[in-house]
Amino acid sequence: MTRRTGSRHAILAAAATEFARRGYAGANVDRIARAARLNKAMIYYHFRSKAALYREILKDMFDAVLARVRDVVASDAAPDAKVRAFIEAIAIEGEARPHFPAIWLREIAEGGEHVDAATLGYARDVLVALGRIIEEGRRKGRFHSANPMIVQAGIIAPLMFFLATAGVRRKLERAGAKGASTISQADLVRHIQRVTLAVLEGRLA
Amino acid sequence: MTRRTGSRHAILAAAATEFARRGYAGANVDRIARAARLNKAMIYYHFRSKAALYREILKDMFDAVLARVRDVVASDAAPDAKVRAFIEAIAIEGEARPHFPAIWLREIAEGGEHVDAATLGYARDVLVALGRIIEEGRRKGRFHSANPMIVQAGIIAPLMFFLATAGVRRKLERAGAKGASTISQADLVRHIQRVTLAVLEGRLA
DNA sequence: GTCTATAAATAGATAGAC
DNA sequence: GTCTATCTATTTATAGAC
Repeated sequence: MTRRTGSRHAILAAAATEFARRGYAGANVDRIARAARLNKAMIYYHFRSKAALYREILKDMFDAVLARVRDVVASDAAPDAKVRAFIEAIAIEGEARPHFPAIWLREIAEGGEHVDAATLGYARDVLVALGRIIEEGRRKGRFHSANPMIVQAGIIAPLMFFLATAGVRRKLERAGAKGASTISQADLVRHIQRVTLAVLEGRLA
Repeated sequence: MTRRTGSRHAILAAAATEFARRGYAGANVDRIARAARLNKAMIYYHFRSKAALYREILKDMFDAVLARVRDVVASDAAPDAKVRAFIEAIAIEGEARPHFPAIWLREIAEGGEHVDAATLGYARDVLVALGRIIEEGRRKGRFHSANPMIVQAGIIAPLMFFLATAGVRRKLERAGAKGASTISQADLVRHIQRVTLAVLEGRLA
């Protein structure tokens, strides 16, 4: 646990915003520096490169999610409570970091080629955790067996989609799409919890 | 309907791939030219700028989706069939254009500031179309009233997520996440149709 | 319509003073 | 730790020949 300087922290915060807004390639080191009320040289003093700075932010993001998700898996709650908690864990971390959803969506879009081993490892671990919860529920006779990938797509995708579009939804509303901005995050989380459990418990008819 | 030259078409195809892979900022005009077996100058002969080329691709993408979605709304099918068809329309266009999902996800991630009026208009029109289907179902006593935004998030987000990650899922499988690549697109479409209808018909609780 | 330069701007990264 | 100045590479965009 090395002592964090104020400047290092300011850079990380500014960089997260910049990467979320413009993506890795579109992010500009100079703009990050100015947003952090510093200069480019300070960024290269604290971080090896633009790429290293980006990886640092990804790591912080996914570490937080994984820690929460693993606590959920390890807890002794009932399977349905674990599913609810899994969904909430992701929503909470996504809400705590305004840049989180956009960066995650971009990483997904990156798809095939570019994703590095570390990021891939995080994605796998989150998926594996969900798989364990489902499998435990199945052993206890509460859940049908289900493909974790398909269940996860119904959780993470809508959550990130929703969180990343808070700004656009307000614009949409003004452009004539009624109801685009009237849902709260809590409403969405509850909705996803209900739907996911209905799927897992085989209550869809 | 102006006559399309082969080179113009080749550029559009190469550009779609490049934008999908690297995003707008990460895309490189020279690389697009080489992929199209042409040179940069030809791109600027056919298109005003990199930005104009990108907008052209977005337009083609969203026009195709909107045309299909509007046909669905205008048809005289039953509400539940319209919902199924709406979901399929998006899946079909997403499948027909391999670059489509990644670009759409990135546009979502772009979120607040950068989205131009045209793209916003498309997003609105798709949402309005879904809203009409839901409202019709409600009038006919088949659906509960529901927020189109929340329903749409459960359709488009998982679909794009799934389609955009075909490559990653294979890698995930090798990295130890069982079942990551064993779902077919048809399976997912059916799953989303079932879930969406269960939500709209109030069969969850 | 297609090409080969090349201009002009942008942006990642570093040197070196304080 | 922090700054200014600068190097260097990349890249959008254009000029002009064929």
